[in-house]
Amino acid sequence: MKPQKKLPKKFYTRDVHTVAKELLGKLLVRKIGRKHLTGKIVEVEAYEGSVDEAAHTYGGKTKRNKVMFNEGGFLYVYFTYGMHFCSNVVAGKLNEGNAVLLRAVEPVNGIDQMTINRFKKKNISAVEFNNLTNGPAKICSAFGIARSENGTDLTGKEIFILDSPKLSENKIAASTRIGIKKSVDLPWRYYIKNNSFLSRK
DNA sequence: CCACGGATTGGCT
DNA sequence: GCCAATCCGTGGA
Repeated sequence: MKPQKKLPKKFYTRDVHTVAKELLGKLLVRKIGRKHLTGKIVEVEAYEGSVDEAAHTYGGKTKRNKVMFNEGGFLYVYFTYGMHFCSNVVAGKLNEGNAVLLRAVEPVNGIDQMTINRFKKKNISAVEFNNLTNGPAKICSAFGIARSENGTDLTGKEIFILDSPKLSENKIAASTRIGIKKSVDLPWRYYIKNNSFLSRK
């Protein structure tokens, strides 16, 4: 297998929907000390600040959402429901306020560490394994991503995404987004068909 | 199997 | 004061 390369800045500075679809199948990597936690991205949602009422950036810049106004290539982490963190990949140009929410990944490497991060124990059941990273807050829990990771440069060494061959269109499906109350009809959730780590089918 | 609601903080009005 | 880009346990069918 050819060594995979880290996605460059220019991958992220394109249109948010292109970035969202092309992130499918790529490998999210979190480096903790000498360990690498890796997961294949299988489900994402695009949020487009200028036209999308559900985007955090729709109402303009605030202390909370300012990372999302960066140019593409940064990690936007937000805290929600009083207990969960969710990760987004900022996409597009400076001040667009666009990002891709990472909704589900398939565990690839560092599974022992993910298991401990999420369940505080080493041995887990098959059901727990399937629940390791199949939701936006579950990814953050398993990968140890929280407030201090907000604004991380994805072209750096702590958190980055490795390239992989582009998926053909017929492996990708689109649907409306999950868990939102505004702009509910926009079909901006993209996922790999039939993957068993999707947050929903 | 599915539907419902509680947990619990902080951003914004 | 309201309520969220969620998750999980409970309880009924």
